[in-house]
Amino acid sequence: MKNLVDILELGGSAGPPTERMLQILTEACRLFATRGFDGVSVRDIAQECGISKATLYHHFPDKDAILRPLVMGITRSLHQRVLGAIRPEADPAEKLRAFMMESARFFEEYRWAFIVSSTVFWTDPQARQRRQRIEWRDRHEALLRGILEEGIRSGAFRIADIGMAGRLVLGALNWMPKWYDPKGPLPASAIAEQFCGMLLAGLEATPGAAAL
Amino acid sequence: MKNLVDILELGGSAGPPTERMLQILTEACRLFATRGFDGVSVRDIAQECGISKATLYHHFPDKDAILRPLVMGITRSLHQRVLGAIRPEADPAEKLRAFMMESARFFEEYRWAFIVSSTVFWTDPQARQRRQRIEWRDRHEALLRGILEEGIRSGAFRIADIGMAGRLVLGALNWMPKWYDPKGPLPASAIAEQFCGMLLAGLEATPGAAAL
DNA sequence: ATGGCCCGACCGATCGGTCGGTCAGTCGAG
DNA sequence: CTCGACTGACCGACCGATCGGTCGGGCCAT
Repeated sequence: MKNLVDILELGGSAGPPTERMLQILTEACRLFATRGFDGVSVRDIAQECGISKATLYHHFPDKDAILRPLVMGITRSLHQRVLGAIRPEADPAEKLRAFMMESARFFEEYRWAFIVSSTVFWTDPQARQRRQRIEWRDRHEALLRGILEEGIRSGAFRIADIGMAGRLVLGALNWMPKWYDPKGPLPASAIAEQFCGMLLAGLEATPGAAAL
Repeated sequence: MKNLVDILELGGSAGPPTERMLQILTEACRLFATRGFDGVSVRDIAQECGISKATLYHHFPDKDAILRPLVMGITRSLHQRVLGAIRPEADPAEKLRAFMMESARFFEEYRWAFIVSSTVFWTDPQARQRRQRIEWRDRHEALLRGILEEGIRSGAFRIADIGMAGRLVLGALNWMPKWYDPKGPLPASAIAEQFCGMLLAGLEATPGAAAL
């Protein structure tokens, strides 16, 4: 996983995170992703970092403060990265392709954080920071919707329900963490490209080809 | 949610579950789905049922014994239901449609249990019963793969990678629980039908239509 | 000697699970 | 019919373990 420092969303007034804070966040992130937030104790995190629990609390006020920057940072960074990867002058199919491939690349780079964010997002009872997270997600979904709408207007896409098409695309991407194996033969971006190709062209052979 | 008794996988020698056991399983299932297995205490379940924790332990030997029949039952029942909904004489597209729609119908009927199963499946550290569950899942994936292969052989489908296509289909279905609203306008089966239509035909307009 | 980093020991709360015992119903012997 | 034995459902109280979090003090470079 690439350095978490690039995507973290620390508290507004705090400076850059120290090396120790970064280590704690990194280890905690991996543990949260594999065993869930409730399934990981603060002792586990401290042990994994080779420090005592008290020391961990010297760097973070509470357990939530470890989770928060991860979830917020991922939600925001994903959108910003994908947004930046879409060339405005590209045609809709190319934009959709960029959307999916950059999402997959992001997932591959920040795999643990991505998993943490996507699992916590839907189960977090905490209303705190939830609105802000939902804002970023809405912006992200709006970006995808915009691409689809543009495709419809230009005649490139033939879509009955934009919301449904968007959920189909996001479902394919968001489900990837469940089965993706980083040691597998294909990088995530190649998988996303295949997905995009199938989504655009459809699984069904064209009527002409069906006659073969 | 329909009666859980139809899908439960109780221990081999045990008789049919009593009314009380069914109540416990039903309430626990809903709680597990909304707050996760670790997020629900045995006290919570007992309280929701209006009984004491000791009474709950009179009916179940431990907390796992409440979760187990839910997860196993869903994994097995889903496959059997979908398998039964596919007419052998139908063409591949129709079979894929039946596969997706019946999956969605099953999800809608046993929504909480479905969510519990799909979340527990991937995070459960317990190796116990895991092999049996994976067997059913593999059979389920093989069923889908068989449909896709048949479509390729008959010329109905044009698919480069069957595994990828299968994951695309399952991703769309398995992601539904995250956003589906049972009070929404569309039943899950209608959504699955739309998904199937988009997957088969593709989002891209045919070259001819693109010229419009 | 002072402040940042770190620690062992400890806190109250809550976890999954167990304990002895109550109570209503059932059933067979007298 | 009645009475004791027995049973299954139920409960409050309790257990050791672990949870998130705190505290006072040690170490060490400035």
